[in-house]
Amino acid sequence: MPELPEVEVVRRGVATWAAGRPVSAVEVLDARSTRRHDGGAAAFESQLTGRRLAAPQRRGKYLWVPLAGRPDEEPADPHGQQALVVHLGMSGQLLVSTPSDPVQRHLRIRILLEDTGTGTRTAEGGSALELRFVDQRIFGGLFLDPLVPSADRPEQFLPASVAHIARDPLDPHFDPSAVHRRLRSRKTGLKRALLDQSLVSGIGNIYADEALWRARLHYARPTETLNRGESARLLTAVQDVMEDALAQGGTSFDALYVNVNGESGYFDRSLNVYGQAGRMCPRCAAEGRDSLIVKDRFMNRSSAYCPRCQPVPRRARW
DNA sequence: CGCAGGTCCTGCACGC
DNA sequence: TGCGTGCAGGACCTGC
Repeated sequence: MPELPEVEVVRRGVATWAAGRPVSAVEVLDARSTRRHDGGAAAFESQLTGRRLAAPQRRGKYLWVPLAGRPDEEPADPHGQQALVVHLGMSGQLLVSTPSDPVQRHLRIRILLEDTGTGTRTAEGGSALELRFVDQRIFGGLFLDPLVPSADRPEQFLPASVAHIARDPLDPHFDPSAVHRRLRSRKTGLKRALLDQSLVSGIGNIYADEALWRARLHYARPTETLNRGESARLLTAVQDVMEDALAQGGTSFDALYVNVNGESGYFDRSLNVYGQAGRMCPRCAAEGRDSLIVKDRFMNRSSAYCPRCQPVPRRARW
């Protein structure tokens, strides 16, 4: 479940169902899903077993769960503490199951969680749960990584491998004017910049197209020509579209994209341009004008936009 | 065959 | 010449 709202839905599910529980067993069924772990699958299994899951965190599309020691141990100092890092890639799911649930087709990693005595009882009477990583395309993965202080706020810790990821638009410390300055200093197309996770994180192909449409900006607009008002309008549009999607449980086109309980979100019904090629632009239609959404191939992927309210700039950067 | 929601690595061009 | 940076394109996967 790729973009920020979908990852946030998963984070909330992990916070509700899994946080606080100790890991009693780990099984990696496909080593490619732990390829980013130093030492590979066997090291991942042994290093995660016996640890306790703390409160899950997120930046952009990255999710991580800081690891404490055993429940009877003091919480570790964040210096040197490790986290379980999750990236869903294109097709990853993190599911909370009971150990006896039928095995999913693309199940790659299972993490057995002990009963803490305070959790919800399951139908079988026990309350052991299982965190399952299911991933068809194996672009995603799980790995352990040390927590390091963030560059701009040293009191805030994040996994070393996430340190290069910029703050996302729903982060309380997100700084739109800093993003505007960095956009102006780039020489590229606007959508390329939006998809660059080191500039602003959490945006993928769906929300990039939706935010550009809301801000009435074309994807090939040269970033160095943006004025403050346009940047502000665009970043507000990104925040709005993400909050709207979150309120509906995220965007799901099929069973590939679900929350930890396997349920789909509904935001696909609110999309204005993504996947809407050939249909009427809703804004133009409301204004009594007819304009059809078009889809371009670009960066080896598709970009949908309305040629009337998002005109191609005179000098475009593709 | 083309297409799918993401990231990472490589190689190139450029400036110091 | 060498190095660092920014940018573009391809690689990585499976299934419909």
